[in-house]
Amino acid sequence: MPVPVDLPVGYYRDNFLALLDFVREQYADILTAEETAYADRFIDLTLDAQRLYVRLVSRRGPLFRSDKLHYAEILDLPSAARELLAGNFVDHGKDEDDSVILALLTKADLVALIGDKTTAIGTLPRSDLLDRVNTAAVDIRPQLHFEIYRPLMMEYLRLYRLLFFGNLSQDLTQFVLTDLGLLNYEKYVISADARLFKLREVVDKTLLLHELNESSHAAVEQNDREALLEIVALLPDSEQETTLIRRKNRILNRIGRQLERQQDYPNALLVYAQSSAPPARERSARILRKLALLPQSYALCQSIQGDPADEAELEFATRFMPGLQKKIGLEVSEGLSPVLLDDNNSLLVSLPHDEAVRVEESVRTYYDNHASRCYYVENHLFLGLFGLAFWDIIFMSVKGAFFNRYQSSPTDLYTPAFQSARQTAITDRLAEMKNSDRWLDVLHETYAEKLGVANRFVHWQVLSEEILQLSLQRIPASHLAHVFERLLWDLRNNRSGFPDLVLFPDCGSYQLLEVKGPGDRLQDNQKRWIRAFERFGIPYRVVNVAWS
DNA sequence: ACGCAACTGCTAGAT
DNA sequence: GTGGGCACGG
DNA sequence: ATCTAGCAGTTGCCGTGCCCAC
Ligand SMILES: [Mn+2]
Ligand SMILES: [Mn+2]
Repeated sequence: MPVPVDLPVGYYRDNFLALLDFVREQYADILTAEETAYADRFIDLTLDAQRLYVRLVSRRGPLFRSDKLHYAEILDLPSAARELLAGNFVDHGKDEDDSVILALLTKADLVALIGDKTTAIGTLPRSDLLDRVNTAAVDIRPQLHFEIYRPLMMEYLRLYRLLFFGNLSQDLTQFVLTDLGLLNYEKYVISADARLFKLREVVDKTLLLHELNESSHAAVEQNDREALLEIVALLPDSEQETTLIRRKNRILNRIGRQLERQQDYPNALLVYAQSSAPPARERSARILRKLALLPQSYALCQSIQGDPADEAELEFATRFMPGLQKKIGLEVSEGLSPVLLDDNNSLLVSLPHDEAVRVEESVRTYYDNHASRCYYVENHLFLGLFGLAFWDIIFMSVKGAFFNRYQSSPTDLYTPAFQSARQTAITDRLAEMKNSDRWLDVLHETYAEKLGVANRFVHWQVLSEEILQLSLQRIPASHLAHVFERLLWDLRNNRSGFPDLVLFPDCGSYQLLEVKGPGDRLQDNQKRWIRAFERFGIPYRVVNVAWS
């Protein structure tokens, strides 16, 4: 798949320009004058200056030393730097602390800076040298034999990146990896007016939530209660925007959990109350029980039962309520029915223990013998088959679903809109699977044609041709259709929990195997799929391993 | 895809 | 010397 | 003694070269 490609000289600047152009074209109406000027002023720079700026903003920084910058394609780097300094694209980072400056220095630089010729300090660890510089309290800057460059206006670039990619986790390397053939994206239709954001307000709130998300991580790590509560106060109203609400809920749940760890239960409850996503209600119910507020905890469980966010939340309530009922003195309801393991659906195998080999792999080798083929596929088998069988529907031209070249799925994938916007196509495909074999031919064609193309559900390195052929021969279409229906019913939650291995005996048929080593046990999502397999008549076994 | 999955190993509490 | 950690760049 | 639930901790193109610690 990866074919060596020579990228044109200065390719990174072309990519940067493509990003700027896209954003200026699509989003002119919601950019401020300064934000538009950022792109305009960049384009007015000389070629060398443009290249140097893009080189710098693509790197970690935030400070760079002039003597370490060497780029063959930048002919006159010093004058490019002067141009960037004059245009305020770069400064000298004068307001940076000495500690940040010192981080730029190598040990040899530090030794030279200390200039102590009487003792051999070259062998001291770096931290000791830093201590000596700090205690000496000298003015470091005048002694540096290089200039410091700090790229500026990164917040504009951040905005442009968000508008281009729709997220902040992708960056300019996407372009390179695609050009090199390391990443290969589907050629879906991007409509001319494609844009993720309609309102500037939503863009700003997205950026804000991003920052608060980062600071919430920091505050959790530092166990800083005041900071956590401050973040909660800064969270923006998110009204109808489901992605904003989701991000906000995630922050709230993270903060609530940390407040729990600090045993600040009143605040944890207040924070969870603002979150509309699991596990906020579950955590609240647990806190309330811990505080002996049993009726309140019970009422929360009832509200979960009345309107569960997903199966997991409902299962929690079902499992949690009997204990409360007993303590309160209510009639005790039926708990969660356990997944019963017996000789029909589980077995014990004794295997030699090898630290270096995962237990799933040991079991796979055990079954992959003269009488059967066995593969370690976990979620990838059924998700992959789903991604292939529904390829055209996943990448169907739906308004607003695709807005740049670098998506492995439509934007609405995990929202109810995914189903509703493609309802007839989905229903037809599921019906076709029950009535004819045409979908099978198409699936094989899709596999051959799309091999290596990014699709959220298809992990090409796992789903080999061999596994695909066997799966489609052995797994009845009705089984696949049942699995796909349950997947579609809640894509976000049901995409995990599939068994570790798939077994294809040479005599025919197939069986799913969930491996459990000593001390491991079925997880809730694995149990949900196992219950579904029972309903669908899909053959599975739990393989318990004992070390021999 | 703005952390997730999946897994492991530990502790506390229930039986 | 050399091995680990990690930033860089195609 | 044996069990279960809960919780915390771990890893994600890949080759090359720099820097540091040993
Ligand atoms: Mn597994
Ligand atoms: Mn397993």
